[in-house]
Amino acid sequence: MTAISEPSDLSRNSTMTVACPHNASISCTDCRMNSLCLPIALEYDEVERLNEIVQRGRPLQKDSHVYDIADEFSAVYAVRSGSIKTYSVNEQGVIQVTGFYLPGEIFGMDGIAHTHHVSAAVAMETASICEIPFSRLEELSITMPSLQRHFFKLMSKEITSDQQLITLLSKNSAEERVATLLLSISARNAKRGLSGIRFRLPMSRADIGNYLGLTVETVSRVFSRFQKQGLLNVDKKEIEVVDTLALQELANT
Amino acid sequence: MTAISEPSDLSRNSTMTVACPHNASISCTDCRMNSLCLPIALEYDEVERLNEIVQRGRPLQKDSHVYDIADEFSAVYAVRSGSIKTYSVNEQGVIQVTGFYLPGEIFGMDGIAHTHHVSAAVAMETASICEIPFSRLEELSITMPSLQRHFFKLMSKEITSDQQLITLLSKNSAEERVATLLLSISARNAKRGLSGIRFRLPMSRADIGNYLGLTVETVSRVFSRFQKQGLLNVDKKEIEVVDTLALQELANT
DNA sequence: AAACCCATTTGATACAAGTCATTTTGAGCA
DNA sequence: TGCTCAAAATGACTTGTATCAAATGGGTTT
Repeated sequence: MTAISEPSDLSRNSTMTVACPHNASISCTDCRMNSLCLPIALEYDEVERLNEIVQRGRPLQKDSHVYDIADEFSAVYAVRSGSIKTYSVNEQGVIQVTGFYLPGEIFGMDGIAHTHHVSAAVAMETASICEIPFSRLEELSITMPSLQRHFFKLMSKEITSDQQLITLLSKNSAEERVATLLLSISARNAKRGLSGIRFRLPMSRADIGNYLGLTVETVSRVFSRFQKQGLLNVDKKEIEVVDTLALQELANT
Repeated sequence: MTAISEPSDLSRNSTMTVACPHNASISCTDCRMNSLCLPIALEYDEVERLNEIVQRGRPLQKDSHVYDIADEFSAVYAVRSGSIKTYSVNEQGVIQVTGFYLPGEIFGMDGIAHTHHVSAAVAMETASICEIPFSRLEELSITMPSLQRHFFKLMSKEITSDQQLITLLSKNSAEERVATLLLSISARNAKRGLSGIRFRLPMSRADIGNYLGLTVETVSRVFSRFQKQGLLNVDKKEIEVVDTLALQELANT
């Protein structure tokens, strides 16, 4: 493990329940992600009620599914540790990676419109997640307007972030797309109290390419070019952002 | 006006309130779109309560805004007649058309996450819309679980349709993108009881190109090619689908 | 430590779509 | 009837990214 590793790997041998993010018994109240996750809009006693419906399972191994396409839809999920990717498969079997989710982020909301999932979610590395049964969430929302509102907002945010991706795919070059993704990961790491400068990408080059509408080769070439231009230091999945400003200018072109 | 005109132009001189889709005083109960729109999931008396909060304005002229970027968010909207396009503008001023909305369809949901709109909506032709104040809708949802559920579903559908567009932009060629859009418009017209074979595109070639991540020239060339190959008859915005099957095969490639 | 696997990188070439320039078409209007 | 203007179509040329092919390198198994 390098110095840029995920926090989830640092406290593995701790005996304190609260300190271990893979621990299944931690409550929403004590979860270190609660400032990023569903509880953010809630009062203390409301968090307690939310906590009661949240189900926490054992950690997921890399490449194992949270849910698969055509599974019955029953819940939405929050990442507690590790990272998740979601993807859809169209009629012709073409896979589209639709999102990368880091601790504190919610996924699985596309299933709400249907009785069954139209996408799949898999762990990109060892991960633990919270499952929030949707029918219970609906009931709770009715007695807790702030939760209903927050959940509306979450879905709306998903819509606007999808639309940003649409613009990225529709209007930007390969370099601009990669720069934008790197800055997004960087910012989300920073939000979680980690470094936005040095971090480990949880996903493969193939995943990045699929997500950004590029081939693996193009993604690899862009990384090499960025390194050559002194914007990044790249060592496989370890990234060090050297020239944030230049990267931002690229992303904003 | 040709034979392929919108129904909104056919009944203009009718004296019956119910028959004129531009008429502002029509209720949800009587609206011919209610089987496609919000009331679909509701009981009769629930539709009445929804009807009470819906505000109907005078018809909008072509190119006039329903809302503009940075306008305060206060409502979501349903198209009653005509057609609406939505677009966003990023920091660099790049415009991305994010959707085309036909009668019975709901738009404006991306504003929920923010206090102000992050996109704009304009009429592509004379249109009338229903405004549904969001705070009233939230209140109503709390006492009407079927409405809450339906609205969750609507937002989730918006997410999945955005993700389909992401796949289209990320994985498909110019011809495949155009074919897919044409079939989408066709299917939505058919759903509204109009012809899925002969119809008028409400949007310009530039709008189509912007939406699909293509230049105007490419869109124009694809239309010409489709015509030459006997898939379509194109006369400016009037479209006749000649070979639906071939078009579907293209879209599903 | 050899053998293998798989992700990643790098290079050479092809092609789909973009860019730039020009023409055609049609609608609105004097 | 002809003028103006914008949308759309067409043609010639360029280019960014895909494709195909091969090399590199790290990790795991035997």
